[in-house]
Amino acid sequence: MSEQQPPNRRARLREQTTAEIKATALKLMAAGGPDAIALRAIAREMGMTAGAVYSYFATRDDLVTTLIGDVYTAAVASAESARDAVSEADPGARIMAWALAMRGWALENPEGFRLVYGDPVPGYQAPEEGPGKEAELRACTGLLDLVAAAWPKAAALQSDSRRYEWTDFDPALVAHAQADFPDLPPTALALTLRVWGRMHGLVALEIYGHLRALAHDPAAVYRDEMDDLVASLGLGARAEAE
Amino acid sequence: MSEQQPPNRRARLREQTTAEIKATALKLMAAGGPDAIALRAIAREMGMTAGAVYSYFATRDDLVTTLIGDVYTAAVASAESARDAVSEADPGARIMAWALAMRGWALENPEGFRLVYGDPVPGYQAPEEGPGKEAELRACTGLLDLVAAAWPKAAALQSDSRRYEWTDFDPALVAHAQADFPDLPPTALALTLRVWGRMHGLVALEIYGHLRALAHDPAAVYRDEMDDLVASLGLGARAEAE
DNA sequence: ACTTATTTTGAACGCCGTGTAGTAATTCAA
DNA sequence: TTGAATTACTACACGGCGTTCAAAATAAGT
Repeated sequence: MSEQQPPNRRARLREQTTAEIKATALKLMAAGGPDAIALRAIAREMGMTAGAVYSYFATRDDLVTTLIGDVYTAAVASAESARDAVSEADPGARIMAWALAMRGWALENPEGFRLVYGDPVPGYQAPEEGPGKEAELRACTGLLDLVAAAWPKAAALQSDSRRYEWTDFDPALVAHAQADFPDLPPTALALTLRVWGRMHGLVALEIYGHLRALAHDPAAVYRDEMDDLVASLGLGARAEAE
Repeated sequence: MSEQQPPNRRARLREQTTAEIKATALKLMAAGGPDAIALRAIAREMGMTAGAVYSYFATRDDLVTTLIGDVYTAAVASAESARDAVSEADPGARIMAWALAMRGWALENPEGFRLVYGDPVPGYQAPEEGPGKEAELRACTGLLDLVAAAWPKAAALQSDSRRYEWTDFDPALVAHAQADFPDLPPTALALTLRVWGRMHGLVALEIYGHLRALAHDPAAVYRDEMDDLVASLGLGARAEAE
């Protein structure tokens, strides 16, 4: 009977309700796409009024922003753990693990992918800062780590076309790069973004249905592409392909 | 007697109104994103009632489908003409021209890009057939032509990991490939899709705002990536980069 | 028990897509 | 030319949406 919840049972309830709102929103999104994230539908599902939700999120876009942060963070975390399950001795396999984890997450959670990487929802404008940006930075630094591990071999294979400066890139990313990999040149950041784009392209096409009709086995195409990517970084990885 | 409007002035007016609806929809989309394509807003803009639009399009999704076809077709046409402005003697430059045209179109017309490649609009489900699919096929065959032109050199650089059959791919695409390039193996279709994904990835990230904060010059990164792509097809193209 | 802060309600406003019923205009046939 | 059929359109209604706001209900602090 006695209450061990210190001063604030209210804060506890609040957190609980907030979590329920987010969970309900994710459930609706999984069922009906990102557009199914409707405050009224959430409230109906939870047995409360639409207006009550405004005690927890100032606007629907705020809720969406929070969800993006959650979903993105979860995706990145799964990619990180997939990568960390592979020995650092095989950088190519680590890149492959990351790529396959990201694609796997996208396929299991296509609405989440649309939420994070697409037009999240009718009139949504992404905020400049917030948990979403943090997750995105985490994704980029994860890729940067992978590129950095491959850099000695990868550098020789890059065309030295354009010269980049540190100021060409996001300060937070640059800070991470310079702190962890002092010998890395700015070009490696450009390469990181290119790797990101390459991992993203086929998955985006697939999730949005542009690949389904054209190729019966998008997974094979994607693995080929990732094999080529790994090879282009000077890491001949083939063992984990089968 | 007067035969200039065959039998039907009505059909003429109809076509004209249809065009005006589409134009208004595109205008609204350019101004406020794909979600701004609202029948009521279009009707308001045109001085008629929302219900009247239903004489021209059975549903809003039908209108969106038509717009997707139009926009996609225009984009592909611009890529084709950019490609055709480059001599066939330089396949690498033709690929580069296609890629830069596509990115240029996306940047000039980001809402169109979202319409075609993203979640077009709240609860839209893409139809299996229609002008959109036709444009998509045209885009793929355009890429296939480019890959085919590079194939002799490109084939040697591909890892022979997975074996593809013709049945792995869309019949229409296969028909085009076999008709125009009898010596091309099925693997070339997989490579075509991979090239597509590679051209798409960075642009998608850029259009949806994931690149803007991280790199100040996405164009340079994209050109590097396309240089690498061209090189990976065995076509050392550098002339048109500067 | 009284005060204060927070949460929730319920109704409203203005959007949206979509139907339906009726009206006016056009086309076609006799 | 007249009558019937097709077409374009208006007006209105329905339900859903995000958002706001005053008032009521609930919890916390004193």
